[in-house]
Amino acid sequence: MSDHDQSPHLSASSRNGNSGDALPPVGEHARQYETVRNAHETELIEDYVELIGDLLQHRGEARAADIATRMGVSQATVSKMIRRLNELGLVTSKPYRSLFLTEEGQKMAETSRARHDIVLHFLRALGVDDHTARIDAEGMEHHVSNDTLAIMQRFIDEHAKP
Amino acid sequence: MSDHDQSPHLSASSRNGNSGDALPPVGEHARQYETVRNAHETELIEDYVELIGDLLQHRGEARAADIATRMGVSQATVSKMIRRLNELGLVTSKPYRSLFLTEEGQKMAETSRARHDIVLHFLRALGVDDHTARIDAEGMEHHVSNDTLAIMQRFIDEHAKP
DNA sequence: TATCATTGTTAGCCATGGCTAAACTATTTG
DNA sequence: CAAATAGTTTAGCCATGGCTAACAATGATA
Repeated sequence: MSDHDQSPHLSASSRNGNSGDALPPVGEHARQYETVRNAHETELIEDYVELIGDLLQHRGEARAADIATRMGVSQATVSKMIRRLNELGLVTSKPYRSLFLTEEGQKMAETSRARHDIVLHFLRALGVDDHTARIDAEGMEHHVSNDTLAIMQRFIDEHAKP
Repeated sequence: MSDHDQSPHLSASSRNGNSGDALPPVGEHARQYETVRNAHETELIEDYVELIGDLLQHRGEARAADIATRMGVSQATVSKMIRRLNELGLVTSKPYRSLFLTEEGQKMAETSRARHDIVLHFLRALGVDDHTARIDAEGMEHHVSNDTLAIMQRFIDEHAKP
């Protein structure tokens, strides 16, 4: 046994005392981890799509070599990944040609970019220096819910320079 | 070619206009992604260690079955993972017995817990509801730098109920 | 045009982190 | 104490996301 109590007492949170918030109820706890695992499955995909969108926008084309350099991985890895993106219907690609995003890919790129921007601007508004903000935003963006994102946006608006 | 310009112009940021922050310089961009990849390698480990620490503290013991239930994965997965934690010198375990953390494991558990708590309390202080805050914190905690963490802590202090 | 550097692809390797099924140990209970 | 149940481990499968090395296509340039 040992875990079939359902931890009924998670009430007294919200204290900052940093001490021991009780363990969340089992089911909820499991769902938290599951959410993170799911995010991991999509986040690389989103990163690629977002980067491809950025390259298309800022450079007019997205070549595998550029992606490899910017992501810091080998071309082989990128090539493999592009096949997956293709199968997922996110990009179209003729061999040895620049990539393009499908409609769905574009939607994903926009969404990702928007999330990314909000998180980045939020961190800067919070007082985080630009360099750190960029790094943290890259990691955080896939784990921020829409609710939190909305709150971040509000925070940015309130703290924006006039 | 196509990417050997080093994007010298990232200066004009900080505007919230949400439009197109130019691409970061290649090297820096690659380092951002690398940081995220590295974080991914450690984050599962940290989650396990943190959870084991929590179970030890709140339950007095950490059994594989509990971990499996709370993480929402199979016991086999946990068993395999425990072997890794063992090899990494983070836990000690005699077969078919409860786990314990090594000194190093305890240090990691404490650090992880502290990060987690700061992120969680920060989100709540920001106005995110408890349930969402828990989920987001679980995903975010591994991607928040010490600098940002310090700023979050300051924010919490400033917004704490008296 | 022939050559060569750049770029892209393929094949095949590895580690990680899931899973199920089966085997084994420990504990509880009849 | 034997049998049943609960918990743990092992074996072996799969997908993902890295890598290197070898090969193929493209496109510039001599």
